[in-house]
Amino acid sequence: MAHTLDDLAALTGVSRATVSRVINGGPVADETREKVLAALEETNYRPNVAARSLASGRTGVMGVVMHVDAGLTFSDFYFSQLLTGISDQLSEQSLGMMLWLGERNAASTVDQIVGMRMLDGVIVTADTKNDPVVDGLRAADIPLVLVGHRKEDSDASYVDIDNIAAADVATSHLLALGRTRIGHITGRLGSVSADDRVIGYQQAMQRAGLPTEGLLVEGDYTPEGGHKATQELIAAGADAIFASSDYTARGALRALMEAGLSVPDDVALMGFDDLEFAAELDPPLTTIRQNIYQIGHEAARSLVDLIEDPDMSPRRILQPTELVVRQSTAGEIPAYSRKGSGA
Amino acid sequence: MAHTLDDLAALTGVSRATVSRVINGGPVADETREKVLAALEETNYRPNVAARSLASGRTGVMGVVMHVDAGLTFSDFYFSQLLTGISDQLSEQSLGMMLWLGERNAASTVDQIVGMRMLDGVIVTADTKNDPVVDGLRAADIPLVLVGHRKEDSDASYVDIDNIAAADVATSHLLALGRTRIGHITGRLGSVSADDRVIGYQQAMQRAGLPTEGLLVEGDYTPEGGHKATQELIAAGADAIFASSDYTARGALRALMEAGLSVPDDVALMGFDDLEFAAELDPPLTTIRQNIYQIGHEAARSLVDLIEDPDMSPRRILQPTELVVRQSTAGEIPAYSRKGSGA
DNA sequence: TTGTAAGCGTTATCAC
DNA sequence: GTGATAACGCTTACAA
Repeated sequence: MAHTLDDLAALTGVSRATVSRVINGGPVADETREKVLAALEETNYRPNVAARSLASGRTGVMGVVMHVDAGLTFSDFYFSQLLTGISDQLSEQSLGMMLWLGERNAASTVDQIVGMRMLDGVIVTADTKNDPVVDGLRAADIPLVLVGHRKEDSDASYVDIDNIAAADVATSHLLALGRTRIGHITGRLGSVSADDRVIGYQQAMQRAGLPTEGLLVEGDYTPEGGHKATQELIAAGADAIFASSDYTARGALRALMEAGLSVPDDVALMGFDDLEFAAELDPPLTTIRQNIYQIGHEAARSLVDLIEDPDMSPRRILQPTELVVRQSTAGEIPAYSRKGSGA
Repeated sequence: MAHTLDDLAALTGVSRATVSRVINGGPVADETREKVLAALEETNYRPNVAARSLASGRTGVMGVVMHVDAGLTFSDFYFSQLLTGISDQLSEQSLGMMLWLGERNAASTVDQIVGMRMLDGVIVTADTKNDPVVDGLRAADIPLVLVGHRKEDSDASYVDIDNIAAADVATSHLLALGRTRIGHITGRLGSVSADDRVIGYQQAMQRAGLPTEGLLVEGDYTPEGGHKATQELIAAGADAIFASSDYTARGALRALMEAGLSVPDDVALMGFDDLEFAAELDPPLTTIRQNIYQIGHEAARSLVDLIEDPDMSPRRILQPTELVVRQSTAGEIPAYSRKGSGA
């Protein structure tokens, strides 16, 4: 089972170095290569990662660090989608993946990750401002790709969406429907995505010459937060609500129902993410779709490229977002156009 | 930054072996130990995992293999809870964790995991019958703890719940309320948990001398499956429904509402898991609570113990489950007893 | 094209 | 208690 290079060498009658060359693609005679390949296949040989790492400095294992705020349902979804995207891409190249979750002691997290030298590169979520883990990782000299990015990360490699533009599109959609008292329920304060969506919302409102006083309410990406914020917005006389996530919108919808308001007739409502349940709400929820899976996919690809060419200039990718119009803003929609068009 | 044992030896004036002894707890003079410890601290030394692994055969990294059926919302929750439980426990002992997700090519999964010899042990979910990954891992000689277990795994180390007993408790609860036409919506066919819950349901019904013909309907752990199955159960004249998961119950609730049936007056409804939203449904959902986080926690603990003592006899843990009675079966409940009692 | 041999950074087995 | 020294399994010059 646990064959070594020496076993294979003995078996095939060549030297250990030659076997290694066959595996790693060095110059080998065709005949020799074939013979070795056959033995490799037959013995089901797998290189010992530790030994390889010691000798070459490469392990074939990537790290993924995610700050999941425990209890945030939002994270559950984002987390699993992102991870699947990363994992699919890595396993396609038979690369391993090591995972860190949660908000652990920042110093020791970075220490562990960088210190054990077991990782060829790291993907880390960078949405929280003043994040010591991201700072520490960036300071350490290890190939790194961010998912999301803070202002200070604009010189790093990252995969993100344009939150400002997306929020502008969302708000503009509500404006185009003739709404004027458009409220915005923000995401978790201190997160880049939440703050940027506020900026996008404000810039659209400003362009339309509309005030936002009393229409900007803090949320936290949860239905409960959305419920509470919506009660404030109802009192403020909102005729439309742009919620910073579909989860938030779900809570908002409940609050609107309880207040006896009709959606979208009295208040138009939209969310962000296009989570699974968005289309199944009553009424179906207009939202901004972002492809989280794809973000993970791209992040993994970038990381691999970065490792192969460490001198590569930073790669900054903005994944597209898409307005998906459903009945919660547009009212009845003919069946043939009920879904947003594909990206 | 990247100090080696030799650096430290030179720095402190002792031999490399002594530094290693300080780190790993060998016999060292107090004075020497202190001196070395100080240098260790100052240089922020971290051992090279690959080198350590090569020399000792230990890496301090555990593998976690999860078969997440893509698209199953059920999995998202189960998955993240379980993972957090495992991860918390491991990181407490400063052990690393490597993750495999999804249904990849079974042979290559096992090959990779076992072949690269980078893992001290593995935790794998064993709920699907005829699972080649679990079979392969069990056949490979690596410390292994299962989460869930199939019949053939009764000689392995595992952490599970007693699905039969839990389903019996659930069904008995409905029986105690005087219901006689109790339907059961199963989980995904071919999964141990789903099948065992069917057994528990049937044994309770049989004990009560009640028939189950037409009352056992296949589901898949999704709300949609629950919705569809419920329509069948309504047609079959069910006066109570035990759904195999809270997600399923959510779909069932919708179907009951649509049929103009009142819950619990016309049909009593209960789920399984006690997911976050269960208490927030209207009416709040009676369910069987299982502590998935704790299951992960225990699995990690067992694995560590197993690695420390490979001759340990298999450890089989059944985590308790708990009936949580809410209005969906019991109707109005005085506020002071609205929640199930703690375990 | 192939083989020899020198590391990579630890742990562990000896002596002293 | 401590220090040499031989593994561990691989990659990679350097020679042949």
